[in-house]
Order: sequence, then structure tokens, then C-alpha cells
Amino acid sequence: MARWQPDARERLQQAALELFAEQGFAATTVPAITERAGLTTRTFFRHFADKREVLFADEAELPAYAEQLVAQAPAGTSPLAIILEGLRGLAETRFEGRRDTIRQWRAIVATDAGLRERELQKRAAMAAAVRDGFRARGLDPTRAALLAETSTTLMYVSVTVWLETDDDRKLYDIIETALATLRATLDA
Amino acid sequence: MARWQPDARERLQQAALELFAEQGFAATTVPAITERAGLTTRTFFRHFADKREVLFADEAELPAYAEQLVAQAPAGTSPLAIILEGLRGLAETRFEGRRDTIRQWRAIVATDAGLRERELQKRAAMAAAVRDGFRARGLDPTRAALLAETSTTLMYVSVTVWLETDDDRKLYDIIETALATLRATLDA
DNA sequence: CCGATGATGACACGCCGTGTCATGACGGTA
DNA sequence: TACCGTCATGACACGGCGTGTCATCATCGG
Repeated sequence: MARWQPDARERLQQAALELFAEQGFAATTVPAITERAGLTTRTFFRHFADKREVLFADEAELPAYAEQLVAQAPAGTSPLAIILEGLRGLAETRFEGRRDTIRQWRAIVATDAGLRERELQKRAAMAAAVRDGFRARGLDPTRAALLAETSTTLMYVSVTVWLETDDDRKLYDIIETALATLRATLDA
Repeated sequence: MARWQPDARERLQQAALELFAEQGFAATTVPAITERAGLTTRTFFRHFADKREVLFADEAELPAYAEQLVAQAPAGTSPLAIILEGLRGLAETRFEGRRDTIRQWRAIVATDAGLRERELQKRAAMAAAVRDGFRARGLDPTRAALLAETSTTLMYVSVTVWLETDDDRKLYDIIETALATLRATLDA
């Protein structure tokens, strides 16, 4: 029989999510999480860099994936088309059908300033990866930075709208609408 | 004679800046800052919410100011024109002529992940204020959010370009160029 | 002259995050 | 069967951050 129960990392995530929902992020101590998971405090910090990170671990590999996707898109594809394709994939694989889960996740993040900061950092990491992907395919650095930042803006604002609506409007439709709105606003 | 030396807050900022530059942000403890400033640790946290905040205190009132500026712009002015006017004012009053200072400031922020996170939070606070300013004048909420986020993107990317160049190109010129680049990229 | 105010000092304390060494299951090898 | 390296975890100490709380004492208005 194993010395330790398996899936320590997953158990920690599970315990943390439960406790955050029950009593809030700030009121939950790391020792409380590890106690529920049957581990020690030190082990928590071997799996997650800090207490906030346990809420963001699932999307850790997204930036590297996005960078590859952008860098390796077929030659000749327009930058905007690459972005839209990427956002469509993101919307379908990681958002569509999970609206309630994402709402709950956002509710937790919204309660704590530190968590909101960490979310911004994750968005920035995504933007930096996309930017580097475009630079890798030779796009002008400034244009790459602007487009990458704008893509995360489009995604974030659209997700917010998508979460606020009650009908079953597709996230990607909202993204396309947002892009049209942004274009119109910048051309005014 | 006064019981305490005046300008406690300014002395703390000064001491912190010096120590961060001398030995780095992470290696500088709050007690070290307060010792140099001739105060106690507890007093530091009465003036600044946390150790990072001492580097951002000077721009604390900017978001509220920006929100007012946007909300009270002459009726009929296009949203984009309001943004460009605001960015021009920002560029001229808080950036132009201070390039070396800002470079040093950014160098400190770049060394620490926590400081980079805090900088993102400040950008987000600016964007939220601008967004609320536009909503206050009746702009569509989604359009307000997109435009606000895009305006901070324009500013941030342009400042980065401006800091990297050695010639004396005006920041506002770079902003206008960036806007043109973004338009072209989104219309492709 | 007096009471309210408000900034600072002094002190205790809980929690975060890290360094370091010990422990013991697992897998490969002879 | 015996041995040995690997690796995740336990155990422990510790510095630093940020907060709660009460005391101190200049300043200011009445």
C-alpha cells in the first residue's frame, strides 16, 4: 500500500475550493486547507507558489499553448484571423457549457483584492505569450503588443458580458460583436 | 517644536526608493525603511496599505481625476476624442520630460513579480475609472469597457516604446501612431 | 484652561512563505 | 533477497508582513 494517498495536488485544490466557498478566501488559512486534504502546510507550497495560485493552476499551461498556436499558424494568415480563431477555440473548449462553474470561480476571485491582482497577472501572461508568438512569426513588435493586449481585452470583456446574460448567447458571437463595437469606436 | 518631524509620508517614500535602488525590493524590509525615515514599522502601514504601495502612492488620485474628466467632457464630444485628449494631457503632464525617472521606476518594478502585479492593478483601476466615466455620460456599458481597456493598452504600449527609444520622439506622437497601427490591424 | 483630535509609539500576534534535514515507499539492479 | 538511488512528503525553525490595540502627547478650538 502506498505511503501517501495519491493525487495530493488535486486534493489540495478541492479542499481549497471548498473552504474558500464556505468561509471566504481571506478567512481560510493554508494549514486549514492542508488539514482537510490530509497533508502538511509545507507540502501545499511545494505544489503552489502561494495561497492564491491554487485557484489558477488549471490554466497554467494556456499561455505556452497559445504562443505555439500563434507562432505556428499557417503562413499568410492575417494576425486578426489568428486571434479570432484562437478566441473561438478558447471559447468553445474552456468556457461554453461551464458558465455556472466560471461564475462561481469569478465570485470567489471578486471577493479578494489579491486574487483580482493575480487574475490580472494571468491575463498579462496570456497577452505576453500571444505577443511573443506574433513576434516569432516576424510581426512588428509594437503591432504584436497592441494586438495581444487587445485580444485579451476582447476576451475578458466578452466573457463578462456572457456571464451577465441569462440567455444562451454563444460566447464567440459576443466576441465578434465586441470586435465590431471596438472597431466602430476607434474609427469614430 | 513639533513632536515629530514633518512629512512622514514623504520621508518614507524617499527612504523606500533609496533602499529599493540600493539593495532591491525583496531584500528591503519595512523595518529598514522606517529606520532610515526615523519612524516605526507600524507607522509605515498607516501611510501605505502594504510594502508595494509605497511605489504607487503618487498616482493614487489619477483614476478619480480621469473619471471626472471623462464624465464632464463637453456633450457631443466623441468617446475617442475624449480618450485622445486625456492621453495627451497625461503624456504632457506626467511623462514628457521625466523619461529617466520613469525608466528607473520601471526598472525597480520589473525586478519583482509582486510589483508587476500591483502595476497591473493600477492600470486596471485606471481602466475601470475611465469605463465608469463613460457610463456616467450614457455610453453603452460594453463599449465603455472596451474603450477604457483599449485606452490603457494604448498608453502602456506607447510608453514602453517611448522608453525604449533614444531619440526625443514625443510620447503623444507615439500614441497616435499606435492608434493608427491598432486600427489597421483590427480592420485587416 | 480644557477637552477633542489625530498622528505616532509600543507591543503582541497570526499567518505566509522558505530553508533544511529526516523519513520511507518505490523501482531498478545484482 | 539484498542493496541503492530517487522523490514526494513530514517535521521544524524562522524571518517578514500586516493588523489589532492601547498609550502618549502635540495641536487646536472653545
